[in-house]
Amino acid sequence: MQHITDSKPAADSYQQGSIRMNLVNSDLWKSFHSVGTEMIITKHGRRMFPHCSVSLSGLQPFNNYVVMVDMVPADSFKYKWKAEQWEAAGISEPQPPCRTYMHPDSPAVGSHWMKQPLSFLKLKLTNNTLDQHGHIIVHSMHRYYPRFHVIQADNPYTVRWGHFQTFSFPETTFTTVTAYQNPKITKLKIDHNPFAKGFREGGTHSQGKRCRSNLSPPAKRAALDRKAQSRSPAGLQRMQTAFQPAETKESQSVGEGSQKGGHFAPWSLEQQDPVESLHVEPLELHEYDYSSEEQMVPASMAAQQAYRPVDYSRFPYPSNEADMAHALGHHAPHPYPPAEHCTQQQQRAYHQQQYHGNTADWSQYPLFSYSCW
DNA sequence: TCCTCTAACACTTTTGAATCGC
DNA sequence: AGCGATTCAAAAGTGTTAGAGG
Repeated sequence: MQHITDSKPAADSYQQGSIRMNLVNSDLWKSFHSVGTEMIITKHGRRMFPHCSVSLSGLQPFNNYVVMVDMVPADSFKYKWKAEQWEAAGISEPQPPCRTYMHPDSPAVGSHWMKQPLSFLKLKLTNNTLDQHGHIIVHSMHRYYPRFHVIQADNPYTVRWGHFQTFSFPETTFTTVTAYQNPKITKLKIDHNPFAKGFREGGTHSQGKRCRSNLSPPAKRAALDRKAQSRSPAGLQRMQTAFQPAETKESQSVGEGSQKGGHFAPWSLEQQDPVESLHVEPLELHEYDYSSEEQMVPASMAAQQAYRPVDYSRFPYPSNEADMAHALGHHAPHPYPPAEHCTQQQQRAYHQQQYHGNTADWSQYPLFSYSCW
């Protein structure tokens, strides 16, 4: 299959290559990552916490872009929590159907994306391989990291022909669980996630169930006050920043500063307190495949270094997925399934979608294949 | 026996419709 | 009548736990 060249003039290519992405709440991610981030997954879909929030720069202000995220296996192992630490428990399960979550603002012009950080708050993870809600399907007890795609396209259905660039952040790697294993993670979640306040305040029943009557009258009043405040402008502002701890707000300016050159150095766990770190050394970041096609952006570097992303559209299209994996290496995104791998029904479904259509429906389709794993 | 997963629970936050006041 | 602010209730989302199932 021949590569379908982009309709944009070649002169745009350099500008395409100047796109930069920063992880806005990287400090929060790092604090979780230092103890081993765990993400709860449920049959009906669970939001991520911390959630993915990124900022973009270097986009063409008047060109349309689609921003997507998918989950990539961090390695080929399955894990178990044993003796207060994670350890490998065999080879990973076959990858579930690949799904991609498209940012609800997509498509939007570059100026829109650069105006404020992008939040993927509503992205949900599920372990239900038959999920019909468009949540991203992952296996429990496996490691993943989110991979972000910025695609120049006028609508989600022409992303196949658009330039696209891929970003990921080492500190966003997490282990999927159906119930928290590491109490340190539980504490961090309760400290940072407002929804968990109900478990931070008040006592529990003998059977572990929260007892409403245990909430003291002052606590009840405080809850009512919070409710009232949430309606005021100040309250609204608090609501908007509720999921953004103070330390992460500062990081929003990260990446706006200097763009010094420098060598790429994967974010290292050696920075962390060895006492605090989990015994997961063989499973950690150095095992990642830092493929040259995907920008693994260490947060500590993102503020100082401009990353030259790879313009995938310049690559010749392999004739099949195996060739694609060979040509682009592991994790190579696969923009839109090749026609020969896509039924006519699937292709019709792509084109029958309307702009700003149901993103849940959209994500049913394997835009980026994991098949190389 | 051990490990993983699910559902129920009590609580907070979010959302949107209804109501009120200017 | 129109608009913005406020109130209220329902929905959504949270971590914990017991118990089921492999």
